[in-house]
Amino acid sequence: MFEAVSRDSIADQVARQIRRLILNDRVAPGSRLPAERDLAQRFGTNRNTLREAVRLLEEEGLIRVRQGGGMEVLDYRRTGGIHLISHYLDDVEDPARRAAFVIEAVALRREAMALVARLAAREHSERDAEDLRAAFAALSEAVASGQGVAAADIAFHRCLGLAAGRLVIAWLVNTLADAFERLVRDGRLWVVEEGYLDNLRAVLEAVLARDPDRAAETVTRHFEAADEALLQRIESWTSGREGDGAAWTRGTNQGGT
Amino acid sequence: MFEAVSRDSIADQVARQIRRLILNDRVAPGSRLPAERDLAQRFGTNRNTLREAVRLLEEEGLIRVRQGGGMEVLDYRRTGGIHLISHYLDDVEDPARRAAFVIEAVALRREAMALVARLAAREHSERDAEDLRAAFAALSEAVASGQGVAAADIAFHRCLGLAAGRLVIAWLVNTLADAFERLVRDGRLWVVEEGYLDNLRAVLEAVLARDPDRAAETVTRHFEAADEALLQRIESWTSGREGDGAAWTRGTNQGGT
DNA sequence: TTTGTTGAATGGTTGAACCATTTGGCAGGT
DNA sequence: ACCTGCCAAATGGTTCAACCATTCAACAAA
Repeated sequence: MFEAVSRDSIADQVARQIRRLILNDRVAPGSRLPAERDLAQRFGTNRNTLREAVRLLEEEGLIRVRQGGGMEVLDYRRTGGIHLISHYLDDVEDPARRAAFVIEAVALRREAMALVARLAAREHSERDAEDLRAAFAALSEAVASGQGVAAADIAFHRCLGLAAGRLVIAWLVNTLADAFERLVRDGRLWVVEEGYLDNLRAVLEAVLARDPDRAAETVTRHFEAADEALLQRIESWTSGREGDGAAWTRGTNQGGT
Repeated sequence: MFEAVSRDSIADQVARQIRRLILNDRVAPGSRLPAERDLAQRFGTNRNTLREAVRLLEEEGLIRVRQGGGMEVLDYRRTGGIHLISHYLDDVEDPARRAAFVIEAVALRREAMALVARLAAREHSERDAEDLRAAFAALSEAVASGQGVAAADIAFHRCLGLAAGRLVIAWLVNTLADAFERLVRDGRLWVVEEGYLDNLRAVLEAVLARDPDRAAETVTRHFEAADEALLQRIESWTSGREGDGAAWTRGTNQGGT
């Protein structure tokens, strides 16, 4: 019913503002950001806090910082990492670009989760099996009560990632899950296909039966249906009702001092 | 011949030390790190610099920071993102775990690049085609001269990622490329399979011919051969010559004050 | 033209102070 | 014995004011 409030730190807010400038192509790659002292003043904060924001942007591969040489904006297409996926969903403003990106993201998720399911079927331990059963049970309950379905869905997929028994796979699933968690937040974009629970039950059973091919197949079938439903929803938002598009555009901003 | 020296900032060095504690399981998930003031003193630095390090670790999903509530170590298996892949290769110390992880990583690379090649074959623009040709030419030259082969190889694959025409794919390739770039650095782990250049030429031609299936197939063939050669190399390092294992263990550390 | 010098701009680091939140203990009431 | 409310310590968040190290461009000297 209720959900925790979030308080973004000043550094996070500053980082987001600069990140948006970059991801929305409002600053050209190769150009330089104003000096730290200057930027801190413009944002109404101090250098140390600003530098925390700069650190984040540097780690994200959006800018390059050289002592004495200023801060250069990089071309995020060439230097960005996959973890930008979650920020992109929050920070890109053009609805068309956002829609196109969601389509890309679900396609990647489909391919990745097929691989994950195949590995999970082959590699899962008895402990993983229990976790998966528990996650599915929680999901069923969520569907029955109609509350927290999205969260339970993502938790189930995270569990599948762990069951694959490989660190890189678990991390890949985490990255994708984080991204879709943001997309789902506030019910901005969450649809359930016809026969959703049955599809996921088929996945669970294939994995538990240690049948890699069937696991991959069932996951693919699930996501093909889910993605189709999702894309229809996007279609109706981007073409049809303009007024309803508000849910599609970000709402929150930095809180005042 | 020569390569640029790197000067890690203090914050980077601090972050790495803490990251190593976590990734090598020397601090338990759920435990708390010492207070910022305390940590800063132990590292012989100040709070502001330490906080930059903390920011990085937080963004990497390794710790959780709450005002007034201390810094909690998270379970990196459950909260880490895929970008940790490059840090892991640098920071994990147990040779067995490192070897196992490399095997995981190359398997993921193989699957991912097959998808990338398929998309690149379908989606690449004329501009992408030119870039790919140029990248392959540079690679051929590097092979001929025997210098900078690893860098040219990675550049070629990055180029392939851009040719797929999807941001999320380019980012995925970037993340993988960053990781393998670190692995290759200082020649720590770089092998070329029999018929390397021919294999990649086959990839290039399949992509340019807009033949997705053949592109995926040739990429898979290339990596199967390359990975086999790589794994043999790892085998010989981990089992056979112990003395030579030095190249397999990290060498650099934080520089003195 | 090339090379060396120098000073301004800019990021890197430091120390101290104060604000905001969390946490746990303590006093009082029930 | 248990709950409630309050307070103080611990701890992260923010700010300010310096000073150090590197880069870069302008300029002088060879």
